[in-house]
Amino acid sequence: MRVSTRGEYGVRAMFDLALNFGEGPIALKTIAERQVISEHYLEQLMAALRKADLVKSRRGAQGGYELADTPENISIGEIIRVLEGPITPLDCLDEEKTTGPYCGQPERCVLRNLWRELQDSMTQVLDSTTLEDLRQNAYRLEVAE
Amino acid sequence: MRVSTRGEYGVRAMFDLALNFGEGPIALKTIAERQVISEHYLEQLMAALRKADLVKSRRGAQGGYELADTPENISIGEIIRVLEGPITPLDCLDEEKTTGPYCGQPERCVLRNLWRELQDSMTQVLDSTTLEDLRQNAYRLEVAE
DNA sequence: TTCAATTCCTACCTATTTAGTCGGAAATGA
DNA sequence: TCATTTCCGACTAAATAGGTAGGAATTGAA
Repeated sequence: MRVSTRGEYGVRAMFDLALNFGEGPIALKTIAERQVISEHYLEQLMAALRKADLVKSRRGAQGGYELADTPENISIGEIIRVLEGPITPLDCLDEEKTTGPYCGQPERCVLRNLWRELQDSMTQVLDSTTLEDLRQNAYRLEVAE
Repeated sequence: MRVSTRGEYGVRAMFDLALNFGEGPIALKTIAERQVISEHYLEQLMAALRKADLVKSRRGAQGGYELADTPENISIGEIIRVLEGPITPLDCLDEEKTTGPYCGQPERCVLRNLWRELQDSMTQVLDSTTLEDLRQNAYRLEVAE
């Protein structure tokens, strides 16, 4: 039931980009240093995020990464899915046809419903939270202190 | 974000015991066959559940396993914790002292709050569902069909 | 009293996933 | 032209997942 470092680092990096949104591209090295993440490892994660169009990059001097959209249009769920695959407690939940015929095994369905409920509660949190939400919370914490 | 087979099989086995609660000990072999789980592997899981006092066992002929308490007193969360460890998306959520001093890093807190919310939504589902709930749902599905 | 059934225990094993590292090619602004 | 920076493919060590193997101890019943 854990998020791997891919997901955790990825969210941290994207959050870092959200805090610096609108200031042009940020170098990988800068993010890696601020977030204390191995540069080479983070590079792999950014590659995945770029291919998924969540960030855009510029090569060469003064290059770097920036969000491909505004922070309120990027949810944590999207980031996690890109880096960790589908958000589901059991693989079978993804392929199942809810419209399929009755399986004749009420026990199986009962357990499926349980895992489905768990999945729903997880996606509810992750899909409803955006980078903008996090950014605002960070701001609130800063002024409160 | 997955439940491993330990958790999945464990819940299946406990659910099986719940459906047969009150009928004396059920042999591991029987459960393994009904649930299509490797007998030796399930044995390991039952050992953990026994040490955690979620099931009790009887050795020898006519022996087997049965729930250590009534189905309504055993939650899915308990089963998962025994077999998979703490329910938490990030290990750090467990050790953290919420009462500790302000960490001076509002960003970190923001992300922690996110993971905490995710954790809460997961434990809410798993701790509020008992084996008795599942048993009743199975019964409903059976008569509905 | 024997025996088949059954749990209990320790150790071992293999494949996959995780969390990286390494080295260099390609692009780009100054 | 050159320092900076992304891009790319391959490699690797450690941990975790998902089991197997073999036998000792216990118990109800014939």
